[in-house]
Amino acid sequence: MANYDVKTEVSDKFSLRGRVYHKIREDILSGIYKDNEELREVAIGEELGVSRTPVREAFRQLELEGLIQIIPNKGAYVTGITVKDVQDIYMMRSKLEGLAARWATENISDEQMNEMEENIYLSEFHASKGHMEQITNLDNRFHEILYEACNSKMLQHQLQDFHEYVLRVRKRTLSENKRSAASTEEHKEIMEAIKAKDADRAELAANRHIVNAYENMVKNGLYEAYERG
Amino acid sequence: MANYDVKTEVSDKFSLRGRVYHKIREDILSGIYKDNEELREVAIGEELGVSRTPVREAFRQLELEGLIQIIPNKGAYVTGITVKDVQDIYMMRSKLEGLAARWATENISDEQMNEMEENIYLSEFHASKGHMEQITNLDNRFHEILYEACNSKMLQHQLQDFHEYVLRVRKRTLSENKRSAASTEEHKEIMEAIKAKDADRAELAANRHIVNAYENMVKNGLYEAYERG
DNA sequence: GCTCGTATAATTGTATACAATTATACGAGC
DNA sequence: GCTCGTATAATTGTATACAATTATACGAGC
Repeated sequence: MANYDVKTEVSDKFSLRGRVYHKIREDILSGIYKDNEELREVAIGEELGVSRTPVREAFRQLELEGLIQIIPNKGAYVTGITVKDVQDIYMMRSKLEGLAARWATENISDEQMNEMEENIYLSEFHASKGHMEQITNLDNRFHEILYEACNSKMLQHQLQDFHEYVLRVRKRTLSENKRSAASTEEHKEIMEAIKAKDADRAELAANRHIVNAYENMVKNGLYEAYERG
Repeated sequence: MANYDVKTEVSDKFSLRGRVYHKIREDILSGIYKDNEELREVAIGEELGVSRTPVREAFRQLELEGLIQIIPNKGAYVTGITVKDVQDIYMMRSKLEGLAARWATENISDEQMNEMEENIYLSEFHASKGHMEQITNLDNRFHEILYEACNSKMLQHQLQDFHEYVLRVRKRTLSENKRSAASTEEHKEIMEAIKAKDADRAELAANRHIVNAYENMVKNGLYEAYERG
């Protein structure tokens, strides 16, 4: 269904290295490994039942992603992700999401436009029924459509990265309070601006949507919940 | 001199893996390896006089960076970087550079402010003398100062990444035409807005600066030169 | 008791061996 | 000549051996 062709991601989750990478990544993002904790190749290998080779390859990727720091001949240390990092990413994402909305206005296909309208229609329905899981999925999908419609491999890749980083926080936010209605309303605003070919309005609406999501998160104190892991 | 503490980069250029990584990366960005070209572990290892292990680790990093795509059990293929990618990155960078200028307005230290003023003073001097190498270095350093002053590990990391991506193109642009004077003037505008604590003006000036740099590049046809590699 | 140096252990860096998978060559059958 | 299947070669995936480096233990000397 979704077109993931252009996404650059660790391509196989089924190889040992892929599994190791995703496991360690998850454990860092969820706080199981604390800040500055040293990760040892053999220990992690034994825990997952693999040799050092896939662990080392996973480490190299995590290093590039900024989740760990490797000091040559010494060790790998968790960099983690702080409250300020999350805040900064939201603000960066706000700017780039605006750019995505602008470009989507110029490049969206009829098919994508239809899916976007349908997405909002369904969101409103499920919001009225309180179907939280569907709302979360539709919310995620809305952003994916936007990223695909902007027709930029680079921007799409970047925004998907940001999205993943904050996904854990965002999911809680949506499922634990009443923001979903406001969120759908903001999606609708973005969609209508795109449909009206008003790139300026689309950009601003997308900017605001992400800032609102962030502010809502702070207001609800879920931010601190995140910090505790 | 420069504070690279927070930068997440491949930490050692002197290990075999570090050398392999930088070599392949350079060869992709400079077009020695063409789009869709298959990279073989043994061949590259032999060329550089190393075994497959460091080559594989380098591949994993290049994959995450989006420069190659690894198809499991099959091979590694160069993704390259197209003209549109460069264009998109400039526009994305424009937005984030604006954010950096905004945050720098709020967070710049006296020391950083002084270095920024000095940087512009020196740039004007070297521009009047036509010292191209110094101008290029000062130009790079101006942006580094800005990234450091914004006080955001995340934003700094991102912008440094973008900067690296387009560095090869940008260097040519600066050294082959008369943009350097205009560029310095724009840096001065950003600096003065930051000094005046005018975040809005700083952001807009930084936005425009990157867009101007891009448009100049297109105007001078250096863009196509890039495409030919 | 404290500092320092050396021996030993632990850990990372790299090469290589072997298994698993994919690509290629080539001939049988039509 | 074309298609397909099988044997062989080439390539990647992972484990492991060994070298190089760093961490730790511990005792000599003060």
